[in-house]
Amino acid sequence: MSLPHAILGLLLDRPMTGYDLKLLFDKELNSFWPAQMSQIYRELGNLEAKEWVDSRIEVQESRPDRKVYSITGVGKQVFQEWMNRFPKSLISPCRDEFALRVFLGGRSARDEMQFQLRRFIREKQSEVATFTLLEKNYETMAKKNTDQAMYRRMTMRRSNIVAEALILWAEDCLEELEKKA
Amino acid sequence: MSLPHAILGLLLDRPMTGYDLKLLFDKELNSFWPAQMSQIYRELGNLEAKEWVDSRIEVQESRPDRKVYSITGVGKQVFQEWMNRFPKSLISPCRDEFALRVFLGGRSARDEMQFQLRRFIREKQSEVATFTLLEKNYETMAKKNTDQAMYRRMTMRRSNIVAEALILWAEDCLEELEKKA
DNA sequence: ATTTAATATATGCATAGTATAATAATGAAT
DNA sequence: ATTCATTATTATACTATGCATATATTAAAT
Repeated sequence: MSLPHAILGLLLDRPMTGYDLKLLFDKELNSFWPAQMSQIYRELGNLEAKEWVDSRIEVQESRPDRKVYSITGVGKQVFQEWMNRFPKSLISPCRDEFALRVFLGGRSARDEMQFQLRRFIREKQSEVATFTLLEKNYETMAKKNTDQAMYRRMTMRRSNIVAEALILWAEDCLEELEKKA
Repeated sequence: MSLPHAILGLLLDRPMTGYDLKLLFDKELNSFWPAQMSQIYRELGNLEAKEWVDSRIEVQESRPDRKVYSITGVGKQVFQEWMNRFPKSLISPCRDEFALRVFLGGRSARDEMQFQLRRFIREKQSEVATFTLLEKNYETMAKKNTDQAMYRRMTMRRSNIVAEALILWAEDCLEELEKKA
């Protein structure tokens, strides 16, 4: 139920096409709210039908025309209402296949689990590198003292510390498995 | 695509009803693979149609009859194949509404965000308490030196350290907001 | 007296998410 | 020469998930 509100929140900054939004989602929201192209375009259609956004066509010569979406007055209201009403529980369900595989890991060979844990660490390390860059970007922006940059930096920090905690966890697991061998 | 394999993996331990499975999911898998009743029963139906599990009815007098599912030979093979083939990426997409709300937090009043961060910390602390209990249970079981208990303890540890990292993060955010006020 | 909790299974509907491809033009790389 | 990458939108089909509800019985709690 949050994708429409995420899109409304992003359109508050500036009018954007579905393509623009997809780039933003991939770059900055991916670690806590990934969205597919098809989802974004469908949702923009829904939002326009509800008149929470409207659109104008920008003609281009060499490229397909751009359909630029803007948030409407009603859209702003709907977004603000959502922002003011937090859910009863702040814990979101999360499905993590790697965690499931570790849980069921007794059915796998130990050296296979060690191999996969090392792979997991490498993937998380590359995440940390990405998050750190984004965090620094927002740090620079935050010097202008806007709350927005501060909150976005906090979110990147969140993704970062979770990834770092998982690296430490995986390293602990590896150590235990190596001790057993 | 992992729910069927999660169920197969759990049925390797012992035959279970849909109800038994739901209790197990809620108690031990909830933090990394939550599942609804309706999902479990539907999936058991699918698995039985594929003959990866079979079932027998246990008649009860005072309660509705139990339909006890067991994993078949084919089911064991399918599970083992899944266990041996890890996905290309070990990072699962995760949607977290609270993180999204912080990201969009510039549109909210600071004291509201502080209130919600405090609420978030309390919820995470209660998670930590739950995970710690489960972790200790598995620690006791792990003394019998079975790999299964070790891996399950590792998974609980994972949920625990993520929750603890998020508490520290939220406390940092709170501090920064308080400094600004 | 009535509601709620626990045990037990199952279905229907709506929402959400994934996968893929069609269409269209350009420029860069192989 | 052909494939791939980028910019840009849309459609379709499929899978997964969530929420509510129906059925049935017993026992405990209000």
